[in-house]
Amino acid sequence: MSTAPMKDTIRQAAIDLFYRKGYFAASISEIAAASGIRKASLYHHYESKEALLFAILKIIMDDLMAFLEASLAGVVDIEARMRAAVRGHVQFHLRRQKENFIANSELRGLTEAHYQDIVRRRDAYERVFQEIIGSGRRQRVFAPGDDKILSYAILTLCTAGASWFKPDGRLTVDEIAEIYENFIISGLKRAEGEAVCGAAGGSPSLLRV
Amino acid sequence: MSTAPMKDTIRQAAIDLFYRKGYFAASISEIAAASGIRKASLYHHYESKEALLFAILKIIMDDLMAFLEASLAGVVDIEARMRAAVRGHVQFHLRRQKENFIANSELRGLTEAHYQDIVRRRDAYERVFQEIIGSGRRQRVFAPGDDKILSYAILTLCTAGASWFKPDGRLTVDEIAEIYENFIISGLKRAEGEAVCGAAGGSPSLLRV
DNA sequence: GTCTATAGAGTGATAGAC
DNA sequence: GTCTATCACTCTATAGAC
Repeated sequence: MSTAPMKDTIRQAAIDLFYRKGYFAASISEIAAASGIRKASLYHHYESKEALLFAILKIIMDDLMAFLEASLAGVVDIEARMRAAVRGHVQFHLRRQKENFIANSELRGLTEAHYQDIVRRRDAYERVFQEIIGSGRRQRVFAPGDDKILSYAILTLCTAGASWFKPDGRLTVDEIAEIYENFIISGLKRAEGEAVCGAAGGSPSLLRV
Repeated sequence: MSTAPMKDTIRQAAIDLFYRKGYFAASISEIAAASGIRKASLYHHYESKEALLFAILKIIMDDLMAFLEASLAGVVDIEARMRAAVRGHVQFHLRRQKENFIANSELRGLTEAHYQDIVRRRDAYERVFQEIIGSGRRQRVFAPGDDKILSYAILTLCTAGASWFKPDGRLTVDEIAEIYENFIISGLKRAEGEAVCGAAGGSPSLLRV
């Protein structure tokens, strides 16, 4: 073991520590120690702590998009496309748990320029889902709704799985993916006898606002 | 303005800073400055930074549970109960955005004992949703499914709204609540002609694991 | 209840030897 | 490419005057 390039060793150590303690709570010394070197040596591989965070985020966002495109390749039926996209998203998030968690919680650690870079990649990814929802809606396979809000809802739903999933828990990745797939497809269609029902009704007053 | 007790002023300043920068990135000096006092004075009101975080989290969790109970009071029909619970959750999260965001992202800043305390409150809250799902399933109003996973899915879904909602955006709190309500109720029931469909199919290989 | 001053530790990052 | 040593700074928290 440990014949991997030091740059990768450091990245993996950082992924683990950023995941467990958070970006600001994890220190360069800790990351260096977990990589088997002194902190000064770490700066030979990454020019700053922020550069290390950015490297982690860029890789996971690129891999995420590549995985989605591979999951959708050759799938044309609209319901099948949505199922494939959801399944791909869930699988990727459950298997690269730590990095995905960081990508969803540590964007505040980035410089403005790097932040914009990552957000652009995330937007491009979300757009794929919005396009599937939109064309499903136009084909009348899905009920009317707001593409953006539904895409956020679907993505967060699946992403959240990554935060409680335990690899040796009672459900496998594929079982979880299937539960989500069915829930989402049912949600996008309209349940039998569904009224568009004016909701509201009185809401209790908010305490301590 | 500013006739409120200093303890509350500090808590509000901390909520704002923990939300914008994160618990570890926000400093006691900044919180004190935003409260109009020096940092040493802050320790007269809270014995540590962690105590301040815990105070924020305890209040928001208690208010959250109280709001859910008020939302469900007197509602008996199972679908109506789920709608009321979802609507209450969305309303509360959209109106107390910052504190709820902190409650969902800064639990790592707590001591072990305080962490357990907050998690217990969160579990009790989730259990209310699980009971609604479970009895809906037994009444055959909802399709078969895993109560816990579905409750996590529903809660995260709605909670996520709090992270992108803009009070002066194009949708109101009630419109968003209604979109989520419909999506969730449809998801819990089963869309017409829904097969329980063996999912899977080949999945592309994961890059760089 | 707020202040000034400071203790004591840890931070990200750099210099320069090997 | 890794090391030791250190800089300059910030952090949480405390002591004690007013």
